[in-house]
Amino acid sequence: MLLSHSPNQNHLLAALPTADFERIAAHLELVAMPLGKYLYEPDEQLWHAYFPTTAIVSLHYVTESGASAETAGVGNEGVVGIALFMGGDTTPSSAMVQTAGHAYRLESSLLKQEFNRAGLMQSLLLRYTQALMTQMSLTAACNRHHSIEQRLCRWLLLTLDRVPSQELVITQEQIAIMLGVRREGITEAAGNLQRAGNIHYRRGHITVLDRSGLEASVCECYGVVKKEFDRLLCDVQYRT
Amino acid sequence: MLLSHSPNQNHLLAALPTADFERIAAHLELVAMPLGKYLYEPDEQLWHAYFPTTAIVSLHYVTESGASAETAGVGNEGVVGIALFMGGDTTPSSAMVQTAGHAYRLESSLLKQEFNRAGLMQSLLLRYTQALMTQMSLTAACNRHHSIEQRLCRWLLLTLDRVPSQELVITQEQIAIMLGVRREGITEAAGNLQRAGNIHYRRGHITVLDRSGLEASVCECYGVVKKEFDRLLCDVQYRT
DNA sequence: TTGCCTATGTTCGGTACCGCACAGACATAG
DNA sequence: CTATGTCTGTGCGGTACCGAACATAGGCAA
Repeated sequence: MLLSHSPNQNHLLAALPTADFERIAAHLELVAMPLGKYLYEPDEQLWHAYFPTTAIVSLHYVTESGASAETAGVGNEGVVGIALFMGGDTTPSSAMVQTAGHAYRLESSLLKQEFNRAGLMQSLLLRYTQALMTQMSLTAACNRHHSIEQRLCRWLLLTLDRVPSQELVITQEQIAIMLGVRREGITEAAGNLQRAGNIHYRRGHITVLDRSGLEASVCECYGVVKKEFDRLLCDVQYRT
Repeated sequence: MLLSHSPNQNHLLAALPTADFERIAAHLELVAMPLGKYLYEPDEQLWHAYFPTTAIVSLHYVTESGASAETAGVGNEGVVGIALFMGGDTTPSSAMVQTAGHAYRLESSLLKQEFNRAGLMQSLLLRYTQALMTQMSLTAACNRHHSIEQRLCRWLLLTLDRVPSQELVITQEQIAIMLGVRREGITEAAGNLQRAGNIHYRRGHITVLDRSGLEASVCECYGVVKKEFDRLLCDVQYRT
């Protein structure tokens, strides 16, 4: 956080060829992403796409009764605002900052313009979108068939992959909202993981002590999603 | 079924400008889609995109333990094989024919070629893909928060919107697989709907007697998905 | 018709999770 | 240092759904 910022901390931006990157570089605006901030709400017009560097954003749907469930997370591997280049401009879902940090944002018209050049940027964005769809599909299946503890492990590992440290700043309540369960369910599952020595919990902070322990408890969904992200976005050349 | 076939029965194909359509028309191949046929299995290379006319295809994920859950359905409003133009070529999900019928298929290279012309075809496919993502998101949330009966109603209504008749040819067992629940759960939920006079069940055939009754029992997810499909694909001009 | 397979209905015990209520423990502001 | 609000732990009854086992009945084939 205290280090200097660079668009290259976002994998998509880092994967752009120099010429493409320089065209948009001057328009990339570093913005702080405070915990809980909504980047967009249902059916609300988007004005920017956000390329997270240290922040993590949760894409989720809130039901009429107020219950919610995360459908996918976006960190430094991706971009928030898919709907801009897909052509819909809005979505019925919400995007909320789940881990505070920073992102570079780009005005929607510039993103669309760059997408329509049909160059590597377009290809990257489309492949990323497909990876995002995989995450959504897997989440749907995971929500049906796997236990809270398994889903908690999946969530922790996916989040851990997006931050540099072993510590996540988040309350059990917030995790419960993401997973669409009661807070007490998280208390119990996290308690099990803590007793097993895999994590350490402290009032809004989780430290992962033994990553392999989580990997032993997690359902297949984590591995499938991770593998798919690697597959779809692996063969890119990073600048710098 | 007995009537003559036309690519225009598929909404995406019907929405293409004449010039675009004529370029691919000769390459569109009518294929029968028998119940239970797998169009692709996990990580298997796709060779064709399928534009259903009377068939309905279920996109779903099968877990390692053999449990499965539908993430989205594709009927005459869409196309199976998104991964071809998104750039991933394969997905970890499966696509299986859920309602027998027909589809027009197009060789993958031709689809990619047409997509890369960056004309209306591209725009249509991208908007359709976004609608599909909405369906996946909603399914994830719906799986967490809504009852089997609500989800059954959602599934029935979405399927009904894709067929001309009021009768669906499907067993409770198959519906259970789609929704990712036990067959007994469907027996009970369908029994309730039958007692309420909304549907009539007969060994592999469901007839919807009172659509408004289903709409009264369904969760919001149906309406949100439907509205989003309408919004994203409404402003197209249909040929013929 | 008869026989057989498959689809549907029903029951039973078990469990994962929910909703609610409340107690304690930590962390920060004053 | 104390007060206050937030976060976490725990217990309770209730329920939706699961897994398995089995009964019944519809529809097709011979």
